[in-house]
Amino acid sequence: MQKYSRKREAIMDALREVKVHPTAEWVYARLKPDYPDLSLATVYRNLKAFVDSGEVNMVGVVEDKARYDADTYPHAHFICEHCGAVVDVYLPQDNGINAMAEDAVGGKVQRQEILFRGLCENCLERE
Amino acid sequence: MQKYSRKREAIMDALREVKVHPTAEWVYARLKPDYPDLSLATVYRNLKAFVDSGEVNMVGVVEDKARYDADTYPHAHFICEHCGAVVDVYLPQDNGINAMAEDAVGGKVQRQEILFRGLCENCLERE
DNA sequence: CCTTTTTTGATATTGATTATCGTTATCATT
DNA sequence: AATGATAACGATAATCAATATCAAAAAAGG
Repeated sequence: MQKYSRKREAIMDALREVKVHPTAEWVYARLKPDYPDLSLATVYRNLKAFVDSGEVNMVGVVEDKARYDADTYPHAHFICEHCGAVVDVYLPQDNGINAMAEDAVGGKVQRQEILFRGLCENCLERE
Repeated sequence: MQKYSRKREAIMDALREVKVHPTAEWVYARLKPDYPDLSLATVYRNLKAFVDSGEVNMVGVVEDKARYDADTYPHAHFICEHCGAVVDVYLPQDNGINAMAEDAVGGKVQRQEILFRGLCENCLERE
């Protein structure tokens, strides 16, 4: 099994090197200088492929734009309603709420998403 | 005090009478027979107004369509990845995690969203 | 090299949601 | 009942992130 295309790897690298949980546009702008013939379609295409394969998670949609995270270790997120920042929140491991949800629904939980919305430290001070 | 328009109330009633967490289109289709001159714009407009005022929550986006919930009592949701169903999950009032998130971020949590994704009972059986 | 399979760039299109704008309904007050 | 101020409306155009399309370029695998 060999490596994949250079651009696909560059997209993954771009995701991994930052903690801002970028948008597709952000990734495109970040890589365009180094890959002048990169197309936005390629960014969307590969982000979707990564999400489908589980290598990347889509954290949520903030201001109509999807935000991505290459850190697949289970963790929650905080979204600032003022500036749109998305921040990692590592909570102590599993309280068994998955099992509770499965009991309540009768189905199988595959993924759990915990999201906090509010004001981040910076935006709180500027009020 | 001012009263609400008939259509606005019908939209709220439509939301309240079902547990499916409808889309805007669903509400429109549900009311159109009784309100033949109802416009889809009115549904979107009022749903947005309800969300802005806090009377209705937008649970999430499933298959690109926003899903609404008129039950403002805090609770989690389960989304079936197969059929798109959105189901209420009432977890025990467990609110240590807001404080944990605030500690981690240094900001103020205003809202907490817990979402489970997986397969519902029906879709699980049909596999 | 050569062939097959992937991936890509460019661009058109989709589709949910929002904005616009001229009209209509509502309601308290004449 | 008529008025006027304002809220709400219908119709439809605009927006914009995301997807589909397809011929061309790059990678894989001999």
